[in-house]
Order: sequence, then C-alpha cells, then structure tokens
Amino acid sequence: MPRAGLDPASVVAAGAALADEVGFAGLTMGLLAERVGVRTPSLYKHIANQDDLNRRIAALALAEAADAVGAAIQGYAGRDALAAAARAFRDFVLTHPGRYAATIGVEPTGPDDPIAVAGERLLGSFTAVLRAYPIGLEEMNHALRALRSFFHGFATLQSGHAFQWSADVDDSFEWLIALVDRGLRSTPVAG
Amino acid sequence: MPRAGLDPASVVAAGAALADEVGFAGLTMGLLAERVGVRTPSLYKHIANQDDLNRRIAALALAEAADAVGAAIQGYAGRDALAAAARAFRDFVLTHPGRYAATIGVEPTGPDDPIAVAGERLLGSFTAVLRAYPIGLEEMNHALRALRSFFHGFATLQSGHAFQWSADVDDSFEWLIALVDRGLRSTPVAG
DNA sequence: CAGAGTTGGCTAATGCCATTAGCTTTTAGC
DNA sequence: GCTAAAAGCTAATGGCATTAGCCAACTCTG
Repeated sequence: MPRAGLDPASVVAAGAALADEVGFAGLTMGLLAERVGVRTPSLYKHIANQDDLNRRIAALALAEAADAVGAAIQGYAGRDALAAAARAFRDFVLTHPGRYAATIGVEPTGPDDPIAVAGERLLGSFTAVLRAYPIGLEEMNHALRALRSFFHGFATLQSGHAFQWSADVDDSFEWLIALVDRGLRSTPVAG
Repeated sequence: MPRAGLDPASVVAAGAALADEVGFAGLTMGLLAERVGVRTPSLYKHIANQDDLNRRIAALALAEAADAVGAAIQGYAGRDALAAAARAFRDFVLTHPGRYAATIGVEPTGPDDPIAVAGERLLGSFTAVLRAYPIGLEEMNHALRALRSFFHGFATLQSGHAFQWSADVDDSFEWLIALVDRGLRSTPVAG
C-alpha cells in the first residue's frame, strides 16, 4: 500500500471540488475517499470528521471569494466597484456552488477561526465598495448587511434554479446592481 | 394497536413543526414518527418517502408565506406595502426556519405542482407590492427578482446567524427596506 | 546506513437512518 | 356481520459516518 501523499489541505481541496460537482448534500466521505484514491477511514487521518471537513471547505470558499472580489474591485470606485464586486461574487458562487453552500449556516468558533478570518476579509472588500457612497459611519453596518443580502440572495436563488426562464437572468442581475446603486447614492442626509 | 388517525396533511404539518424545532437538517423519519406516536415505517403509509415529505413541507411553507405576505399588504401601497411585505416575510422565515429551509433548492415538477402554485401566489403578492412603483412591464421580472433576492438574502442570513451583533439587526432591516424603496422610486426612464 | 518512532493506510465492526417486505388488525361500506 | 382496503407493526436490508486495532512506510537520528 503506497502512500497517497495526502494532507489536510489536499483533502479539503478535493472535497470542495467534489462538492461543486455533486452538490454539497451529495458530498460523502466514501465518495471523497474514492476521489483521492484511499479507503474511507483513511480520511480521518487528515480531518477530524465530516463537520470538520465542511468547516474547512467553508473557510476555503470564503477565502477564495474574498480573493475574487478583492481582485475585481481593484482600481474601481462607486458604481463600477459595486458592479465588479457583485459580478465577481456571483460568478464565484455559480462556478463553485458546492463549496459556497458549505458556508451557509456555519458559525465561527472564535475570532481566530479561519472561517471568521476569511469572512472578515470578504467583508473588508464589501466595505471598500461602499467607500465612495455617501454613507455615514453609523450606517455602514446596515449598508454592509444590505449588500450581503443582495449578493447572497441573488446568487443562492440563481444557484438553486429558483428563477424561471421568463427573462434573462444576467439582465436581471445588472438591473439589481443598478437598483442598489441608485439606493446607495440617495442615502438620507442624517445618519 | 389503536389507529393514530394520521393523514398526509397531519404528518406534513408535524414534520414542518419538527423541522422548525430541530432544524431542517435534523428532521429524521424516526424523530417524526416518535412525534406523531407511530413507528417509523408507518409514516410511509402517508408519504412516499423523505423527499416527498420535504417537498410537501416546502409547499406548505410557501403557501403560508403567501398568506402572511398577502394579508400584510392589504390596504397598503408603495413604500408601506413594501415594508409590510418585507416584515411579514422575514417574520415568517424567522419563526419557521425549518420549513422555510425546506423550500431552498426545490424545483416544481410541473405547473400543477403545489410548490409551483404556492410559489406563484407568493410572487403575486410581491408583484402587488411593486404596482405603485414606476416600473415598466418589461422591468417587472427584474424587479421581482430583485425583491426576492433582498427578502430571501436577508432572511436566510439572519436565520443562519450570519450577522454579528455590531448593530441592531431590526434597524438594518428597516434600512434595507428604505434602500430598496429609494431604488425602486427612481427607476430609469426607459423600460 | 540501521533502527526506532511517528504517520498514514487498511480491514473489521458498530450504530444510525431510510426504506421495503410481509403480516395483522382496525375500520368503512355494503 | 362480512369483506376489503387502509394503517399499524416487526424484521430485514443497505448506505453512511465513525472508531478500534493492526501493519507498512516514511523520517530522523545515531
């Protein structure tokens, strides 16, 4: 029995890729073991259990999303930054539906949890998007949550095939970006 | 062995209630059987299998949500209707997280599927909310999807404890409603 | 370059969960 | 009252996650 040369990172990466293929719900230890060329129990030498695997996939997904969004908004501000961030985020979710699904409902165990660290990084990019809009400090958290709601909502609905084919989904997404841009521009005067 | 007096509707109702208590992922046939006072295999006399149960719970949830939103917007228009619908929808998701989770990712099998019927009814209420806004027919589908994205996104994020406690979540929700209202008021001139 | 210890892989076993088969009793309709 | 469908039950099957315990293969030191 030659060694497979696995380590936690490679197992998690394979798990994320497999989740993207078969759906997060279809990700089983047996399938993942087969994918990495090992018997099921051997996976436990690298990850504690399936929940641990899910959390690591979630952290990976958040880190990758933060990278994608962060890179997309470089050099842009205002509406251009908003559109770039929104498109990058949605692209990521649509091309990596399984690993993004792993992030839903996970809660970091503490501030040093990789999930929290990556999540903060993603939030940082969202904050950068809002910088050019007339938003007071006190409203920043509300605006951040609004942005997250719209990014997360649209991406998960489309990923779950919740939209009929009555109109082009990409057009709807651009329309949504424009709607949010108008709303953010005309924030109320007082904080 | 006296009969328990079960029928599909009561099993589905109990399943929805149980899902709200233990989370959709924690809903098992064994737990549901115990809850309705029957052994596990007996459930199959009323529902085909767990997937069937999930779909029926989803249809129930969509119907209830449609009722709640429809009732909430009675007599309101414009921003008032938007706020009423948003609050009713979020209240429903937060008080019934398990059954709402059952709706995520389900796809109706055809136009007569109760899931499709209830979903259309909910969409009808959302359409009514948009009626007082200056939105062209061609844009209606985009606006509808935008509304769904906001409602679904915020409600699922809050339900999944994805918001930190840095600011009051109810305030954020009202802020989001105001943002969407501003965006919907100032739609571009051309359709 | 040998050998001790750690690491990573394997087989076997356990327990939970969904589902099916086949039997029995209740109950509704005649 | 009788018959047949409906609704319950026990027993059995198969999939999945997880643990125990064993052995081979690297690593690292002397």
